[in-house]
Amino acid sequence: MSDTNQPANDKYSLRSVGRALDVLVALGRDNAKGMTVAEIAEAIGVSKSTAFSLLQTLIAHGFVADSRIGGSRQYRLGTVLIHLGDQAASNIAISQTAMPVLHQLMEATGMTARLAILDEGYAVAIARVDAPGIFKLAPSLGRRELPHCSAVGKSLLAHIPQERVATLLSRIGLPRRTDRTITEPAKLIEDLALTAWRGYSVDDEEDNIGVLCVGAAIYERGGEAIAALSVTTLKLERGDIELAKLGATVRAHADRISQMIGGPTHAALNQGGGSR
Amino acid sequence: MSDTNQPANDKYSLRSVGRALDVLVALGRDNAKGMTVAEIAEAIGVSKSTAFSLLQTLIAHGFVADSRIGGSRQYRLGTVLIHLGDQAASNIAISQTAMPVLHQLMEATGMTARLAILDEGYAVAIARVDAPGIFKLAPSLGRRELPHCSAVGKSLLAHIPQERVATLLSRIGLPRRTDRTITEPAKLIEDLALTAWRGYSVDDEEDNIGVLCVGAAIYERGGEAIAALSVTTLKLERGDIELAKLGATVRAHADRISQMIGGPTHAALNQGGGSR
DNA sequence: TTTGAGTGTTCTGTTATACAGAATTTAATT
DNA sequence: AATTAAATTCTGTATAACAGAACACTCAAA
Repeated sequence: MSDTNQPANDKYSLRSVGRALDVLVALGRDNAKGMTVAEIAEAIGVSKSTAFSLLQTLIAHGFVADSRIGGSRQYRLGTVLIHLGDQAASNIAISQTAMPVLHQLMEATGMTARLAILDEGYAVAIARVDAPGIFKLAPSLGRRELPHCSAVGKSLLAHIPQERVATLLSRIGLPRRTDRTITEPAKLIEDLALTAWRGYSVDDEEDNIGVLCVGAAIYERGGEAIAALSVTTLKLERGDIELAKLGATVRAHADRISQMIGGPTHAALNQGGGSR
Repeated sequence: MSDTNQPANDKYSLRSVGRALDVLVALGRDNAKGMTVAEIAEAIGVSKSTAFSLLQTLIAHGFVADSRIGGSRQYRLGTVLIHLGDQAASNIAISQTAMPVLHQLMEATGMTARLAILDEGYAVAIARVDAPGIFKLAPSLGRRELPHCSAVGKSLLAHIPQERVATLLSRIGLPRRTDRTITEPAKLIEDLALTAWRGYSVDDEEDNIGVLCVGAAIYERGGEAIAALSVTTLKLERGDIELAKLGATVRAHADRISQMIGGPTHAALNQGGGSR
């Protein structure tokens, strides 16, 4: 009776709807090859007939596409999701104003530029401009990334109240990703203070070995950090990186976006001693 | 006989799931300003309490984001949809029959696998399965690539009549891309003969420095090469590559697709002495 | 401060519905 | 033809989803 093996908040959660969304998430993981009814049933823990019903509903609404391969069937994400994803990304008002600046940043640095927001404590990239070159950053749009080991994440954390940071950390934790990942809260707080002071954050192989990121926060009218900008590069491709110079460049571009949306620049914030 | 094989298969449709998807579609329409519970209930034709339950479920899974604005609430599409849309987009316009094999080839070699066709004499990739890892091959889908310095291009050229090859070369030429690019027609003819003989082609830094590709042709019913398969890797990442073994693997996977579409394998073609 | 109008949220009984498992069909392989 | 292995359909039952009403907010005006 009192079987609550899920977070307490979803008292009003609908089981079949939750399962349907699980199907989409499962297909999002294994999208390349597609999945069969049996695989999906196994993945989300329901019977084949239930999975079948869920899929029929999703197909009827265009959220899932199916294709026969003889007697078997391959299910994968439908085109409606492309549209919704596009809408969701453009939903975040900043993405439109930021795109040109993102492009300028990419051209100025020659590195892949990304724009991210904080979602449920995680960093989520909502736009990207790839650097030219044959090898690209893995497509990470819309995926939740750990905030404590990414440049955008740290730029965002550096500008929110300490108690909220503490809350987030206790919920998400500081999982180790590489041997350079900051796993001690005190060390992270220190790094966030440094980030806030100089106006840019650095992720030097803290999330992926060989990958360097530099980020900076974007402020809205009230001085709150609502988004962050970053550049990413393979360290192997760039032996000589002047962090101070690169950080200043990223910060300057972030400031440009802040001004476009009526917010203060990093300099203005520091001058005013803006915290209250 | 008069079965309803029309898409409208609402016999197995789940009402609550359908309504949840309606909510997403409705939010996709009115995304800019966001919607309230009452507006959503009105839009999809359910009671406020039902709309509330649907939203709670969607929020719990990240498909919808909510934000308080005083006593009211704004509901918008969530970031999970950005991710799913990104994934769905990468699924479009792929050859269904080849995709599973492409995936197997990637798993067998650990390298990015691609499927390409010949279009107006150029090689054009129509599907791709990326190798795991943070850095990926640049998204080259649908872009015309020079046939004389790519693995897929050479595999395709090796199986078409010599006079057509000559025509193509005179039209496109053999532009130099790297210091290893084959720029002399006689040398290329030689390389194509070798490719046809062993059943796989090699592009060793002929198009991009540091990048190695191995390809093999796919045959349709009549024995004509209609497409080609290839794997791509950064040589830096893989010091020890046994070309003969890798070539055999690529060839075997190409043969599998050939068989799926009713065409001959490389072995069958060579046995029959099928060239004319 | 009080009132009222507009929200979002919780509660509850009832019916329809979503569910698992078994039965059936379909296609590919031998 | 026989044998898999998959998708699809069927069916009875428990229960989950539903609408409506009651409750709890927040904001603005009196």
